[in-house]
Amino acid sequence: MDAALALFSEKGFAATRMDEVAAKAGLSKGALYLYFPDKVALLKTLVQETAGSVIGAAALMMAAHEGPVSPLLPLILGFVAEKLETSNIAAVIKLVLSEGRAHPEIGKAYLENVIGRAFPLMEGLIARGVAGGEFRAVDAGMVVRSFIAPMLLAAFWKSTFEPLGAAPLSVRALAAHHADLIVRALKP
Amino acid sequence: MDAALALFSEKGFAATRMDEVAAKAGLSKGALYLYFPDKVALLKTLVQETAGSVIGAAALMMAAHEGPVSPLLPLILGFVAEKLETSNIAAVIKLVLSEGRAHPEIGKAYLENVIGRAFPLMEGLIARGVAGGEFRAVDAGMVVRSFIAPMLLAAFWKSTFEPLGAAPLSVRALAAHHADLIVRALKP
DNA sequence: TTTTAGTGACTGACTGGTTAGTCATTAAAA
DNA sequence: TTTTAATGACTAACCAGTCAGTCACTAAAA
Repeated sequence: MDAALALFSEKGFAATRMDEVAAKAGLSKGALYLYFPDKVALLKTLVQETAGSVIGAAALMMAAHEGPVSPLLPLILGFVAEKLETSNIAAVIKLVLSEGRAHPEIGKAYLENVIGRAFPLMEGLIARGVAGGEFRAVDAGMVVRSFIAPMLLAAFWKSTFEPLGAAPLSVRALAAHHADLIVRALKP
Repeated sequence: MDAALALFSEKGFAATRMDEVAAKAGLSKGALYLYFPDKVALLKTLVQETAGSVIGAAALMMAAHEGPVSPLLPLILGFVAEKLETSNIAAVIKLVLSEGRAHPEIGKAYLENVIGRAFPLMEGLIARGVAGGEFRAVDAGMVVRSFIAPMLLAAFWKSTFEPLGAAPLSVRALAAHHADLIVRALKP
């Protein structure tokens, strides 16, 4: 699956040959078909296993938190940034956004299980801050999009532009700087 | 080229058949090869023609502006948001980010001509605001990424998730709301 | 101990369907 | 008539998925 992720992210799903995946994994193509019924199943498994792990941890983080919301925002972005830098989740995000429409089952699953869970949780958090007088009256939905968007940019920077020779981006630094901007912008 | 863009964005470059592009354009495949030497040339032309038009207008906007920077920020985001909503540039962005690594010539051209031009211009703008005492002392590079990222999110929302049934996103509203957040966050 | 039987992960040549790009030919315009 | 535009059948290559067979290893039987 690591081999497949690297190749899918580099060349695109359709342009990646099963022979290549097998070779990179140190197997023959036949052996691949002992573990995955077909090519799409490989993609699907890949996305589901990776996506599931992160959302769970982040949800836990938000649910467990009590008291003022402001200190939680840099923690959330820091957590995501760390995942982006130390795992291959950036490649998975690129894969889902790139191939999600061509493989609706995968795209819809991500929309429902990841975005559909994470966005409402974060919106609730922002709304809590507003209700408690900690934040100005803002549109929680819009704030969540503003809040999370730089992590999307970072994912593509790492998986598309850095391999092309672009200057490396410190995702952690961006996360910290951005969280600070948002917290300031939300002050009453 | 409209036909090609729609299909490349929907199914991915490698999975799109030249016959389909031709059919959608109301031509035969042979006729397509009268205008484009091969499939990659079609993709390349597509990206270059679209990308060039927007960066030029935005650069003009920034270069022409004098006086305080704050009022310019919502104008820039509003301009980009309007392009995202009324043209098919969202699909081009998706295409570049998805296929840029597999076709380095395209990816690098975008990195140099679009990102490499737009980012320094915007950084200069932020730096000007800081120098003039209009903004706090911030990292201009980080601010630019925070500033532009929601437009990237919007591009993928429109080209990947809305076709899968996700709730439509008002890019203009997001742009306005986000510009307001950033301007507030930059206040000394 | 040696032989026989069995297992299952793995291989790689093969097939059938698919598709980028070509080109001889036709149709329309000048 | 000549030139330009367009067609669509064709080819050569490619690749997902298959399957008959290999081989290292285990365990029961002799």
